[in-house]
Amino acid sequence: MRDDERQRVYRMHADICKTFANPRRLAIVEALADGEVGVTDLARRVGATKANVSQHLAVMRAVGVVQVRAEGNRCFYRLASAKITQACRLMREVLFEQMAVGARLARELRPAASRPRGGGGAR
Amino acid sequence: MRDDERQRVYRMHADICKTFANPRRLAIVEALADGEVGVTDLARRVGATKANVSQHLAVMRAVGVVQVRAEGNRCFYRLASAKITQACRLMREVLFEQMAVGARLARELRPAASRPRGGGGAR
DNA sequence: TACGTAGTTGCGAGATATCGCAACTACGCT
DNA sequence: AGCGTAGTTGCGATATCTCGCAACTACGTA
Repeated sequence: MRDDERQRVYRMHADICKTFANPRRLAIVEALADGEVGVTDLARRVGATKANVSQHLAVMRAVGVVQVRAEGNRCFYRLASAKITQACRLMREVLFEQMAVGARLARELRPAASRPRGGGGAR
Repeated sequence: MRDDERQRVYRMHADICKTFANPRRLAIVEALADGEVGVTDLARRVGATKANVSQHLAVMRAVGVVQVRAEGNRCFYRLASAKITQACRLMREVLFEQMAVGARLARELRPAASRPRGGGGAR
């Protein structure tokens, strides 16, 4: 693979990932996890304006992580692939692992009086 | 779960995902996939300056997706969890799916003379 | 045609991200 | 102490993101 091709793939890969790099879009992904939803409904579920949700959906559609189905007046959005929810779930698991070590660290860093005993203050 | 807690989790989740939302960091993740690597070596592999790589690593360390091991003069970085490579691979698969439909669309949109026949120009 | 609902788009302000450069710290060696 | 290597940090310029707001299109209905 040529070097500039590799860069291009990295850029596109990053574009896909950017989709998940925003709290509101993550909420949208979650809301879409169990089937297609209309924009107004989506806006209500994630607690944002229709305009805002529509903008996020445009971003997501541009990189192909969501797809639309128009029906008369309405627009129903859905995730383009089940792998999207899987990837999301994986990253959330990474988060939970981090939270677990974070909680442990917090416990260890608490003032001596309130912690068990001994504890190794790493580093 | 309270609503502000939910927002907080989404924010943290997005912070994890931000790690992957940059081409250079994706290159770093890939370079770290098969074991720990020093900063200079990493910089050479991804084609960036040490300073730049160090900055990216700081970002990644802040959210806990990489960990460091110091040894004398050197600093060896590694991924914090195997799930990180898994998530990356999943998203890359999503990308490839998109590229596949993209290629198909490009074929369909090509001038009539050069395409097979019939083809349904959707929408 | 007029009106209401659904959704999209353009724009501007404020926040964040990215990178290069230079200065800096820390370790090892002579 | 002096020098070289490894890595980090601060800063400033530029680019990108995010959101609210207002205007706009498209469809359905009376």
